[in-house]
Amino acid sequence: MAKAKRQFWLMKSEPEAFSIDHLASKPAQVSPWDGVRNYQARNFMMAMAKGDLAFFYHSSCPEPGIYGVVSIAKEAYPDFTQFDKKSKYFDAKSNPDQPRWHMVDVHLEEKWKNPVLLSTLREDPRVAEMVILRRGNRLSITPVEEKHWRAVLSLR
DNA sequence: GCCAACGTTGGC
DNA sequence: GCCAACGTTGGC
Repeated sequence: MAKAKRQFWLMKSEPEAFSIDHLASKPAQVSPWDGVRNYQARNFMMAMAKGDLAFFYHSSCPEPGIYGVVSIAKEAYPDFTQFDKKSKYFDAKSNPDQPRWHMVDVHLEEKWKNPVLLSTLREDPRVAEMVILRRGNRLSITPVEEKHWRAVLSLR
């Protein structure tokens, strides 16, 4: 059985909700990536394999951009916050026998000294086709092509 | 199945 | 705070 090729992703979060520093402060620097409530984003998470790598993107903040790299530490499993009535991610329509929302665990690999800001990405024609840069894109989880992954790394 | 209304996202 | 873009909902 051939080993599946490693996939690359981008995961977006508002730093006020969950930042790369929050992740850095967790035991073993591992945390569930909870609260995804969009089917397309969920489907991408369910396609993730342990060991895949993802950019950690901060949105809705003074300097939106990529702040580091995480790895997938645990593959998709039901997001417990959907059943927690006190959580803002509670979903009354989700059935515990068939959970609607899933999450993965991420492990902090690198927090960059110099983040690659959105303004920088927009100036580089090599990454112009990245999903995150496309007009109107709002998906919180997107796949990243390997050539784009390498281009971003070169901008650190 | 269509589509208007509404809510959310996210850069600026 | 503004507003364009998009996803979801619900009436028909």
